[in-house]
Amino acid sequence: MEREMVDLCEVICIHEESVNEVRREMITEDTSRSLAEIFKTLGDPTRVKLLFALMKKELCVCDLAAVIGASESAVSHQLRILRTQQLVKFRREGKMLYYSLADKHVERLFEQGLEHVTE
Amino acid sequence: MEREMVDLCEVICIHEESVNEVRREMITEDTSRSLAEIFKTLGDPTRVKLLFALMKKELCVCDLAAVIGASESAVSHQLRILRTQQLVKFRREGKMLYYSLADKHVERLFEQGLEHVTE
DNA sequence: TGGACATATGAACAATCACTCATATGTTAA
DNA sequence: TTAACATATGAGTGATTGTTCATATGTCCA
Repeated sequence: MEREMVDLCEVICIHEESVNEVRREMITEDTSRSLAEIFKTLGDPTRVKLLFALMKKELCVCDLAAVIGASESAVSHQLRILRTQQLVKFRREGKMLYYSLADKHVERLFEQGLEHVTE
Repeated sequence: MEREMVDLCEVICIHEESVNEVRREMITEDTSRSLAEIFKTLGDPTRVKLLFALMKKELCVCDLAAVIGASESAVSHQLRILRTQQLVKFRREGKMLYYSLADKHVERLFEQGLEHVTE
């Protein structure tokens, strides 16, 4: 099926060598999906603000809501997404959950992202 | 209005000092939006594949469509988004447009992203 | 145990998205 | 100029998203 497609397009405009060359080194379907998922998770202002706040300090849900100016429910929903992507972790202390960054990757991603934004 | 909110929540659960401390160093609304926008742009498998392909080689729309297995129209639409975000550039050669990465930021972002994915 | 509180979760809904299909634009060659 | 082609763009559509509101869970304290 893939072969047919190449052959079909080839007669029109494809540079076969280039296409095959790039195809050989191409990212897998799974990897591109995982990568996109991480970036999509970072692709929302609320989550960006949450992560940025957590870069400074471990905070509970209520604090996070106050810092970024969103409802606690909205924050909780977004934290769930960040947890699912392993971007944040938390520890319980009494009734409260203290959230923090799971690792240093987010900070580096933000640095790179900001470099692009402020270019 | 913000003061009221702090005061209101404070009586319940806020750690005032932490909140104020983090707030003082907080990212601006504009920056968080721009940052989110870049990440959102990277947050789609089709665009990830397009950018990954362009990391290897300059390619025309038709080649890109063949490499990632999408319609030329879909590719064109996604390239427009990448162009808007200044992630790719292009040059015309006859009827064809050759696309390439606008800078090296994307590669570094992908590296960081992959580190997180394959952790 | 029961009530208060911090947080989580589910349903619902408006907004946004990525695709397809049809059509438009811009370039080359006859 | 006209035909052919590479690409771009607009409208339409089903799917996904982020929020709110209502309710559930889990912990502490009286």
